[in-house]
Order: sequence, then C-alpha cells, then structure tokens
Amino acid sequence: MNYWLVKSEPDTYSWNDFIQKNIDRWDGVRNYTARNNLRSMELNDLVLFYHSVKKPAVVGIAKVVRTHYPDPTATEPHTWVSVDFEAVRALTKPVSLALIKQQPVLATIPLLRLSRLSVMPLLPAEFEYIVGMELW
DNA sequence: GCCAACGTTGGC
DNA sequence: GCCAACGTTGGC
Repeated sequence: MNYWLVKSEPDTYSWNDFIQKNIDRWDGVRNYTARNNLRSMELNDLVLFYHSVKKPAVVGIAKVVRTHYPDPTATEPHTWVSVDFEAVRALTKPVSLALIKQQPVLATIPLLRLSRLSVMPLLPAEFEYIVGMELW
C-alpha cells in the first residue's frame, strides 16, 4: 500500500465536485514526474486531496479504485494516464499549507520542496501525521 | 548537448 | 498582482 498527495485548484475541480461524483477520473496530468507517480499507484492506495492557490490545504482522503489507463482527454493518450479515485472522507478540518510548513517532520515532503508537482508520493508516517493534524 | 527564452504553477 | 521555481522549447 502506497500513499500519495494530489493537487487541484478548487476553481477548476474541488473536493466538493469530487464527492458529488463519489468515484471520478483523475485526468489532465501533463507532467512526466506526476505521470510516473500516477503509473505507480496501486489499487486501494490512499491519496490526500489538496486544494492549491485558494486557501491552500489538504481537505480530504481518496483511494485508488482503478489503476492507470490512457488519459482520454489527452491528444497523445499513449503518453498520459488517468486513474480513478473514490472518496473516502473529508478531513474534519482542512489542514492548511501554513500549518504543514510549521512541522519539522514534514519539511522534506515534495509538497514543500517541489512546489509545482501535482501528484507526489508520501511516506506512511507523513500521511498519518497530516491526517492527524485534522484534530488540531 | 547546452542554454536562453518563455510559459505555467502556485504561494503570498 | 507579483514573482520565484521550474519544466519545456528551440536555436545553435
């Protein structure tokens, strides 16, 4: 089992948009590093859903219910891939980027080091730590 | 293969 | 709205 974090601009696609569908395709990724991470996702992997730009924060948890397949929205569908996520639950309270930045144990996560990467891995301990912060 | 120019992302 | 980071493009 692996752990991940994906980013979305809520103006484009928000957590609310996602839970209304319950299961939805994660498409439109056009960056090779992010694509490779999508390819590495396995069934039932857990994924943090992060809102970028506006009130940047982790807002919910999803899980992988279909592993990678050609992205139907791509003009080169053999280059880019999608996966399907199912909503698990919203965090009881969004965990803000500002708070994440204050945690020394999270200083090395890709969210902070590679600010433009939209699909990134997390260590199990990092995932659990961030989820635990919903109760702070 | 190098690197400058340019476009995009995303925090503030 | 500004700007830093960084990925991509294209000339040489």
